[in-house]
Amino acid sequence: MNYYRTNTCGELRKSDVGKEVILSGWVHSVRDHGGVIFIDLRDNYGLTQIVINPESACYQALDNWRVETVIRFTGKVVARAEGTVNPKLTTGEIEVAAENMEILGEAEVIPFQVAKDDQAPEAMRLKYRFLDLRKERLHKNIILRSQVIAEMRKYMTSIGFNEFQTPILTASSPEGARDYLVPSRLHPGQFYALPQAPQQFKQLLMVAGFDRYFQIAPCFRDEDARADRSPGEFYQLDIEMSFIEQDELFTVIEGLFHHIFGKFSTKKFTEGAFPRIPYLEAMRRFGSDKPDLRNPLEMIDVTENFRGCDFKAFASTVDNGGVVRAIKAPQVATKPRKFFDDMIAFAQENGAKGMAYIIWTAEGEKSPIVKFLNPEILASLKAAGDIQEGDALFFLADNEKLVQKVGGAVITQLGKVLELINNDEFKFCWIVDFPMFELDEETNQVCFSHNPFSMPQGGMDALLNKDPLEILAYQYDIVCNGIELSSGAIRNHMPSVMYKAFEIAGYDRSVVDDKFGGMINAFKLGAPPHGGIAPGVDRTVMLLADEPNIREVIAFPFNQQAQDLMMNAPAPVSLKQLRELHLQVVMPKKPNQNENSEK
RNA sequence: GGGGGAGUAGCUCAAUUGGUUAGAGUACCACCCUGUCACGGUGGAUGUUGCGGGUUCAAGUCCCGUCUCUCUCGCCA
Repeated sequence: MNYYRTNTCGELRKSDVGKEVILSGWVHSVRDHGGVIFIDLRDNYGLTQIVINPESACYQALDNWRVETVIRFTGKVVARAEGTVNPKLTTGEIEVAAENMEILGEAEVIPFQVAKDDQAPEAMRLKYRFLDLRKERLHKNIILRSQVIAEMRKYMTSIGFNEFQTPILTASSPEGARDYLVPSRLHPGQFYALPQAPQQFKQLLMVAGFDRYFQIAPCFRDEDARADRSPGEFYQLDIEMSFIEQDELFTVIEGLFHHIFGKFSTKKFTEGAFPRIPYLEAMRRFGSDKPDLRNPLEMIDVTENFRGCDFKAFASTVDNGGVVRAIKAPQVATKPRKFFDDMIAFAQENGAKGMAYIIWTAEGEKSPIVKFLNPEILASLKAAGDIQEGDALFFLADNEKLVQKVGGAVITQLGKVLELINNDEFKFCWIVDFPMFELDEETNQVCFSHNPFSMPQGGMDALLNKDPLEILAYQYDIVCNGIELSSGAIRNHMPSVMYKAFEIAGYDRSVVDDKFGGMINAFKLGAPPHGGIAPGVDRTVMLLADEPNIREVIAFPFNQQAQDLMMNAPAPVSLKQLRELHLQVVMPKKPNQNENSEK
């Protein structure tokens, strides 16, 4: 028999009454009545109430202990009397009458409460992460994460994928995010890099003929944090497939998400094929390439409605090649003036020169600009916005790019303020047809807009004969509720097309050979057409757990400054270690906290 | 690197226009209490108001600087 327990703290039921049991766990809470004492004992599986009666052998031993101390109790399972059953606990029909106890791990005074709902500051929670993880919410999230990953593996394997491991110490990649570097001891002055993603390896596995690859892959990027982006490292469900076209890959991924979201969430989610929205359309309609489709608002093009009108600010913008877009705010006619002023201020904070609006009321149109607009224009706007009485339109007029940026922010803000977002569903979509190239605003040169390894739509023919800025790529994102879960692409597996694409972006053939030699050489020896995607595991779990911040679904996350406050990383290392690695530290001029230790 | 918000007891927060000894809940310590489940009751201890400077008769409160945390833009092929 196990010394520490015969049962877990979530296990005992009425049918166990009369059994002699041993339970071990954390003291969740204590209720000392002077005579009888109640203890909620907690472990991974639940809570069980321990009762200590004055005649019990362990009654006297209950001095000098605290909540979160780990204790082993032996005792008998007894049924709770009628009226003392706790329906909130799965074990609430019974309790354990303690006969003996032993303290296994004493707890000092804890820095924040575990049993009570008490919002400790983030830095403290991260420093005492093991304590924070004892809380029910976080504990559940991490278990959910484990189950989601297990299910991802199971599902991928069941549809014919194999899991592979790829190197963690690899070569620095010149494209993309900032690398984490690891100095080489054997090769002075040389560095490994941690992979930003196993991109080249998974493509090489396709060239090696493995056909269907996946990996729960750690990725490392030295970039700044966001609420949905952990700095430093994250995990993705990395996927690559050979001999597939974009639509087939979409079907596989839709199946995966249907399975995972169906299994781990009770919320409604996009059934069947996910909507496919071309990138340029998404930018025009939502001002974002990761639209939250739960928000019904979008931008309506009303450029032509304002052409030549008497409202000179708009008319001249249109004449100068700008655009006018409208955003409908439903049923806001009764909102105070402040609502409209706040929205205008919000638009201006986001870079707009101003924002106009028209409200349709029973008494007609109300607006600062209505006196400039003739009835035909007003009627055309009403029709364009599908306006009902009580609705309003906000108008932004400027160049395309700025209108998209501000409009996207206004849509999000209106969705929030007007509470238009239904939090009880998941709305997925694909953003497709990303442009292959774009114009670098500073140098005015054509450069890759996203992934240089994507296959251009139309292949070599398009590269040779089309305006580079018109060429689309087989590059796509999957988005859920405004969160980008992943990018992916059908890859460019043809060396000639690769060289040409890089040539258009201003890179010489030798640069391609030098930087991507490993991959391009492989492609010269028989590469299958292939493509893939890599949905973020952390973000997926974050959506399923309905958490606003990615740190809530990671057991040991960095803070926003990419520090582990519990392990105290990063930290200075000894001079001996530096010497072995042939490194010398040159501190920035500004005196900083991380002085090198003089060991 | 830029912008917004925050920093008062271990933790969560309060403190009127600048005004007396900076309060409450919780946690902690002591005592009381035999059916609670956020148990209850009595009492006690707990503060460099992030740090530094300034204005003032007087600063938690106003000003300047700085540090930390957080959200965000840049960045994230």
